[in-house]
Parts: sequence; structure tokens; C-alpha cells
Amino acid sequence: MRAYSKNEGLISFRRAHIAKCAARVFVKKGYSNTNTRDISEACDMSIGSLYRYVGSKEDILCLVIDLGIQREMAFRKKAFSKSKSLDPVEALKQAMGELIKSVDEIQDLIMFSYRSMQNVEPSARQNIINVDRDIVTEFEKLLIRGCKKGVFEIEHPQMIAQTIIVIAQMWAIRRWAFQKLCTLNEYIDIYTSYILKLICAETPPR
Amino acid sequence: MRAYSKNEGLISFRRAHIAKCAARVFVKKGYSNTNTRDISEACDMSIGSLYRYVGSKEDILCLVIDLGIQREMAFRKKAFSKSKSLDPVEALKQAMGELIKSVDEIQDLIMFSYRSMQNVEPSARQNIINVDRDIVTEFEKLLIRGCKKGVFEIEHPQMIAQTIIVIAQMWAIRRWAFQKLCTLNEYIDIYTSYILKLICAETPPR
Amino acid sequence: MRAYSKNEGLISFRRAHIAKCAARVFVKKGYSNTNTRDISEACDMSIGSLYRYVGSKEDILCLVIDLGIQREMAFRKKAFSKSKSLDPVEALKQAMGELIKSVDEIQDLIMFSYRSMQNVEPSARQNIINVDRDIVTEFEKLLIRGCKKGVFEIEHPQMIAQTIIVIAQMWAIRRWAFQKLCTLNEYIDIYTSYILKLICAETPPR
Amino acid sequence: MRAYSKNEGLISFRRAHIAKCAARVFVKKGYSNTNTRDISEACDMSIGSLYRYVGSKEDILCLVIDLGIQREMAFRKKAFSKSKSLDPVEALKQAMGELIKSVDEIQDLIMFSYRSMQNVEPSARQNIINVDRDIVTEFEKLLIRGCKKGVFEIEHPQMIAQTIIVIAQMWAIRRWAFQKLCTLNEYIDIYTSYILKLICAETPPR
DNA sequence: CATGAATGAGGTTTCATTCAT
DNA sequence: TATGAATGAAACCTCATTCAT
Repeated sequence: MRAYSKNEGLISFRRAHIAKCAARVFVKKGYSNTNTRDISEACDMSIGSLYRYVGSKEDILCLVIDLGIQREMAFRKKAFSKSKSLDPVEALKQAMGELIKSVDEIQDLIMFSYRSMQNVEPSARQNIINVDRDIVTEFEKLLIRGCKKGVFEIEHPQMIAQTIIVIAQMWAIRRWAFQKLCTLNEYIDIYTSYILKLICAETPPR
Repeated sequence: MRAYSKNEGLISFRRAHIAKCAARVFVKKGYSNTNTRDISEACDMSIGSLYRYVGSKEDILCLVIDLGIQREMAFRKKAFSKSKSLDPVEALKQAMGELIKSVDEIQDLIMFSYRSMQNVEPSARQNIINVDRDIVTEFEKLLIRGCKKGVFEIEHPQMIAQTIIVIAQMWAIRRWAFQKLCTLNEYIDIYTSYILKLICAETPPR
Repeated sequence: MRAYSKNEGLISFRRAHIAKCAARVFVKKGYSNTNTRDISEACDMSIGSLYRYVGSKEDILCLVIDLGIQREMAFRKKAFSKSKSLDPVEALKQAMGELIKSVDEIQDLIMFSYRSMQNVEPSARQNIINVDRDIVTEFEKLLIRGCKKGVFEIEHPQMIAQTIIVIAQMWAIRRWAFQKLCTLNEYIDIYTSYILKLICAETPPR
Repeated sequence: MRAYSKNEGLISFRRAHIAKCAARVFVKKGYSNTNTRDISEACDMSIGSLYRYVGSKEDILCLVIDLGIQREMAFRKKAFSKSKSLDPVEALKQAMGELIKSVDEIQDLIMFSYRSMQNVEPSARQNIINVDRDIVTEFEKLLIRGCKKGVFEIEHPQMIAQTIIVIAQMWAIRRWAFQKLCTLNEYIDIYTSYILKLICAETPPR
């Protein structure tokens, strides 16, 4: 990503600002329906300044996508930070809750990122997929740990992990359907219980 | 939707052709990245001819979205045609199987439709949502019928119905993840069993 | 003016029809804002048929302009037919009255013709000017005859003749102003009296 | 009228430039026969720059028409500035002289404006008519003042005022006829005398 | 470093004209 | 002879990007 400026600190600072402001417009109007004038106004910068810190409109899209990625990664840290110290069921409950809450917060950005993958080069596309894959992996490890402890009994842990991600994204993608059916917390509770029902080992009758 | 031709039959015929061909390009390049020249080439028509049958590029997008809707509706008929005569478990198995298979066939089109909703007027947008809602309703009725027969035991049938749709769409949205994990038929089997596990009434131990 | 048809009689017949119908649309929407589809609909013919009888859209404009010219010429015959047998004052009154009445009838067409001169080749343009010039000449002859008889006393008969034409066209061009001030007949009476006041020889008081 | 620039001064400056240059091309080729490329070349600007200062081709037409209006209004000030301090006959002579001279200067623009009214929205059309009406009113006031002073004797002052305007416009509309008959100054003298002959009170023989 | 005016390629759409049926 | 579907050049307009100030 080319920039005319030489001041690295300023570049980072301005790019963060651009990403945050551009995200708002992109989410609202879509990438292709947003022009550089819209972006510059949203950023409260001149078009010329904009182009000192990014090389192209596509670069801005990448910044916005990166912003989404960073936010997801920030969540991941939070969601799994204590999971090691908790028993698997509690750890899963907390991780799923945090995941879905994070999706609720940044759902527009996440959905926008997925929609816009087509407009960026494959390498940037890979970043989104990587983050996603990393979160899946974290859940997978959690599930496998539970299996080893005998708490869970799972045939396809990878698919359950995928399913958890989808449940979280579902809250964003189908918000128009779910917001009539339940609140965020009810959603978390219901789907967490579904997952647990699928994976918890049958406790043998004494 | 304006058309300059007066021959209604020809209009329908050409529009169907345009929808089918444009769908291919749109799916591949995205709506905004496809220009009218691309469309005319894909349709093997001149640009002028194109505009005899549609009033604007957005009209073409609507045609493509409608195509997706029609295909989904065709599926619905097929998936639920025999469900009345089958016991709820079999009916659900068949319906879910058909739904996921249909998504597999028209996944690109479906995903494109969802991505492109932003670019069409609210009325066209509503059509997509309506079809979706109708399918959800069919599943809901199936689930409730099962509950009445005592085969299923479901607290939130609407949410299970939503979940089934999401499972189907998941196969499209996350194909890059699932195609490494399982085949289409395995996917159908696994998720059908998950759903059944969630909703089947516990058979009391004798 | 090229035509594909070989049947001369049919050509004349159709061209007359086209001129009459096209005139209506041209007058209403202007030449450039009217497309061949509009014309074909106004003529109740297919576009293909249209082009059997005319060679281009500009040809149709020429036909319409010719129609205006023919109507003006028809008027001229009527207005001046009896002028030879009347005394100059009466002849002038009648001619001016007829001229202004004719302008009232075909004012839209006349105004359209003047506006559209720019769009036709110089030769067609000349035709309009010729008709105009011929009418001016007729009035000039009438005025000079009056001078010779001692009824009129005119320094610049050509300019008075021009003025008469302008008075007639004024009724068309500034109808929005005059229609608030007087009726057609009042207009004729007032301006005829003005002209007579300007040109009638002072009868010396004995 | 939309503009992308925020610098009001520059907008005014460029718009004035565009109006002046576009007027030349419009007058020469007609509005519909002039394309944006012609305009941009006449203005010595790129098409993109053009569209920073106007929203559409029709906007440019409005600018050109406004230019004509401004010039007419500038004239009006000049023509009537001293009319209050002069006796009615002299005032009328001067006003008519100035009016006709102004038409001589801006005749192409005036004629173009009238021809092009069809292509602009009614509101812009009204502006042209308003300016015209104001000039008519000024002459009317002058005529009535003369009547009150007993210098003029006029039955229909409004129609005489209209007639004066038409005489002026006639010099533009029928220049092809009049330029063979007389010079501008002769034209002014002749028609001023005609009007005076029509309206001056008969001085009673002593 | 900041600005925003300038650029012109490329977007969508229209339309006079042709020609197979 | 009559039709109207097909054509593609050319119309109007937008926009990402550059660069003089």
C-alpha cells in the first residue's frame, strides 16, 4: 500500500482515521456506490490529503476490511483469554456469548467485509479468511479439550466449530428475521444450549 | 420495468435469456464491476437490443434476483410436495436434503442476490425476503405438525426453522470451509441428524 | 428526398399523411426532442414503413415545413384573390385580416418552421424565406397601387409591407401577451387601423 | 443548479465563462445539435471541469438564457435611466433607440433564448417572460405619463408598448429582410417616427 | 503537509437507420 | 408492401486520480 507521506507515525494515525470514517459510509452505501468525495467528507479531509495516506480507493477498502479483522481479533483475545482456566462447558458458554456479542457490535462491518471480498486482491481476501479460520481453530481446540476431558462427545469437531461461527454470523445476516423472535441475550442462551445439547456427553445413569 | 417492444412473448423470452446470461457475469464479477458491454456480450446481444427489453441496468439486476427467487420457489414446491404424506421425521429429512441440494445448485445466485439487495429499490428487496419467509414458514408448519404428533418437542419452532435455512445457506456462504471437511451428502446427513437430535422427543425408557 | 417505394401516388399520399401527423408531435415536443418512434406512433405506421416514404428524419422535418409553406400559399391565394377588384383600403383590410387569421390557425406550425430552419439544409431554408418574400411582395404591390391612386402616401412601402407581416406573426409569437389584451378580431381591427393611420394620405381640408 | 466546487466565487466566475462561451456555440449550432464536447472545447475546459460547475447540459442552457436576461436588464437600466428627466417624446425616442440597439447587439442570444424555451423547465421559462414583461411595463409607464401630460393620445397603451417591443425584436428576427432595406439607424428613425405618428396628440391648429 | 480544481477514460442510455421476415 | 427487432455510434455524465498552489 503506497503512501506519499514519509512520516510513518502520521501515516498510521491517518489511516486508522480513514478506516473508521470510510467504514461508516461503505457500510451505509456500499463500496461501489461510495465515491472518493463521499469518503473525503466522511473523513473530514480533502481528497488530496486522502491520497497522501493511501494509494487508491481499493486501499481504503482494504483498510476498512483490516479494521474489521482487527476488531474480530480483539474479540478473540477477550473471548478466549480465560477459557484455559475454565471448565470446557463454561469456557464454551463464555466464548460463544462473547463471539455473538462482538458480531452484534460489528455486524455491519463484518457483513460488509464479506460482501466486498470480491473487490480486493486475493491476498487481502486471504486475510479475512485467515482470521475466520483462526477463530474456528480456537473453538476447535476448546471442543477437543472438552472431548479429552470426557465432557464433550463430538464426531466432527471441525464442523461444530464452523457451526458456532455461523450461528454468530447468522445474528448479523438474518437480523431482520431474528429481531422479531428474540433479544440478543435470548439468542445467545438458546443457541448455546442447542450446541451443548449436541455435544455434551450423555451422563450415564448411575 | 419499461420495454420498447410490444411483443409480450418476445419480451418474456428475451428477459429470461438476459437474466440467465447476466446472472453468470454478475455472479462472477459483481454487479458494480460488470458494465453493460459485459452484459451484452454475455447475452450475445447488442447493447441496443438489451435496452429494448429492459429499462436500465438495475432492471437487469432485478431480473437476475427474480430468477433466483423463481428457482427457490421451484425448489420449495419440490421439497414439500410429498411432506404431507410422510411422517414428520422423513418429511423433514427430505425437505432439508432438497433445500441444501438446491442451495448447492444455485448458491452463487442466492449469495449474489443477498449481496446485491443494496442496489435495488426496497420493493424488489422485499421480494427476496418474502420468498425466504415463505420457506421458513413451510418448515415451521412441518415442525409444528411433528410436535402435535408428539414426534418433535420444540420450544422455539420459529428459531429452529430459521436455523434450518441458515444451515442450508451456510453450505453456500462457507463453501470454502466445508468443502475441505465433507461432501454435500455428508453435510446433509450430519446437519439433518443435528437438527433431529435437537428436536426429537425423548423416547421414554421402558 | 429518397424513397424506397416506386409507387409515386402512394408516396405522395403517405408523405402528406406523415407531414400532417409529424407536424403535431414536432410542434408539441420540438424536432430534436421527438424520436422516430414518436413519429411512427403519431402516423400510426411502423418505423419501417416510415422509411419507405422518406429517407431520413430530416426529410420529415422538410415535409412538415413544406406543409406550413403550402398552407401559407393557400392563404395567399385566398387573401389576395379579390384584392384587384377592391379599392386599396378595403383590399388591405381584407388581406391583413386574412393574413392574421391564417397565422392564428397555423401559428404553431409557422413558429415551428422558423425555429427549425437551423436543422435543415440551406435549400429547404430558402423555401420558407421565399414564401415569406412572396407575401411581402404582394402587400408591397397593393401598397404601391394605393399610392398610385393617391389613397396611400408611403415613403418606404417595403418596410410597411414587412411591418404588416410582423404584425401578423406577432399574434403568434407573443400570443401569451396579447391574449390577455384583446381578441383576435380586436387585434385585427386595432392593427389595421394603425397601419392605415400610418399610410393613408392626409385629405387636405378644403 | 448543482455544483461540486465549494468556492462560490470560482463557481460564479466559471459559470459566467461557460455561459459566454456556450452561448456562441448554441447560437451557431442550436442547443440540441451541440454536444458536451463542443461546449467543453468552446469553454477551453475539460468535460469533467465543466461538470464541476454545472449539473447538466440543461443547466448550461439556463446559464446562457440568464446571460441574455442579464444583458436585457442592463439595457433597461440604460434606456430608461434618463427618461424621467426628459419630456415624453424625447424619452420615448431614446428608449426605443436604445432598445433596438441592444437587440442589434444581442439579437442572436435573444432569438436563441426564445427558440430554446421549450428545452428548459417552466421556472426558467418564466424568467425570460418576466424580463420581457418588465420592459413592456416601463414603456407603458412612459406612454401613460405622456398621455397625462397631454403629449400622447393613446387608446391602448399596453398594445403600443407590446408593439414597440416587437419592432425591436423584428430587427433581430427578420434581419435577413431588413438589412437589404435600411441601416440600423434608419430603422430606428423610421419606426420611432411611425410610433410617434400613431400616439402623438393632434396639435390643434391655432 | 494540505487543498481542491482539473482531467478524460469509461460508465449508462438513446436513437436514427437497416433488413430479415 | 409492412413490420419491428437489431444495431452500434454517439449522447450525457461520473469519478478515481493527479498536481499546481
